[in-house]
Amino acid sequence: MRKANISSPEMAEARQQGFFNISEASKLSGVSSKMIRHYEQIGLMPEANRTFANYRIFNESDINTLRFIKRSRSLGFSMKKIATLLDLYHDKKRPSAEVKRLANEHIKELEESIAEMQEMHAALSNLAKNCRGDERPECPILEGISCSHH
Amino acid sequence: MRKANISSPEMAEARQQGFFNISEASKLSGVSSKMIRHYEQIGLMPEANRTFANYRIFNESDINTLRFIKRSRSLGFSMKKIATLLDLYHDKKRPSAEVKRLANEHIKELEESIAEMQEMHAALSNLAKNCRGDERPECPILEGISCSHH
DNA sequence: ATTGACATTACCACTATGGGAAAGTCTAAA
DNA sequence: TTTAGACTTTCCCATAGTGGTAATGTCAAT
Repeated sequence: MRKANISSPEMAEARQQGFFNISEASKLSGVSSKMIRHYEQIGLMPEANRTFANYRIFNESDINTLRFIKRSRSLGFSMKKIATLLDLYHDKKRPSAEVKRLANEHIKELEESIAEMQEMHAALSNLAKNCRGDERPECPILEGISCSHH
Repeated sequence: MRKANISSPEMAEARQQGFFNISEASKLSGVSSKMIRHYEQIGLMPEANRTFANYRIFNESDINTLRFIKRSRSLGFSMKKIATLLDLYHDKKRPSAEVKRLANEHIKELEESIAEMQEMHAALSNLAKNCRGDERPECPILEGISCSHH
């Protein structure tokens, strides 16, 4: 798209000023390069600065944001909630009540998903425990799934 | 696309022969019309018979298949596993061991998901329990997410 | 100057479900 | 019989989060 308007490498220079390229940022944050770009695209990350050659460069603060996203994901937060969490994180005058409300909402969703999966687990275990699991075709699992006594 | 080659309604006729149109099939099976078409498209359902006007018609056996899919979904099985389950269901010489293996595999996956979500739940609850949730900005939740002591 | 490792964008894929538009069909009432 | 409203068809798009690939350009080191 855009030709570099200086021909000498400038990534080295950026690095000396404390910047990282995308694969360094990836290693430091644990977020894949692919996802870093994606997070920028959906507005979760600010648009990264670029070298003249159009390479993204990241600073410490960007790395922290990526780590924040990474940890939020590992807690199961959706991207939308993470966007809100990041806004709250950057707002030094936030009321902690808002963060807590968001967290509690997510905790509730986790509980609902867990309960749902536990129901599935119980129902299926129940069907499976009576299945002999041999070479014969009789199968309480299939009967349980197909018959209407559900 | 195709013009009906008889002009009188024939859905009524089909109904008298024990067939259902898609919305009847939907009501009887609990699967949305949209998903019935989708299941047919991905090969989970056999291609439905059609009236001359190109409307799908379903018989009792189709309804049973739809219910089978519906119940399998409610147990959390993926479409791929459901396809296999359906094959086994229709194979009257299946070894029940195969069904049981599939079920146990899914049970294991459920257990893994549940464990994962329980970890999220525990970690987040832990962070949330120390958050006062008032108008002040101090927030152990945000600190926990942003700080590296993870 | 060349080469291999990396960056960029622009696509497509997945899972399962739903929404909507445009065109055609059915059913019931006027 | 005509007409209105409900329904059907196909086709495309969207969701959430992640990954893959391909074409093109750049960096780093030989």
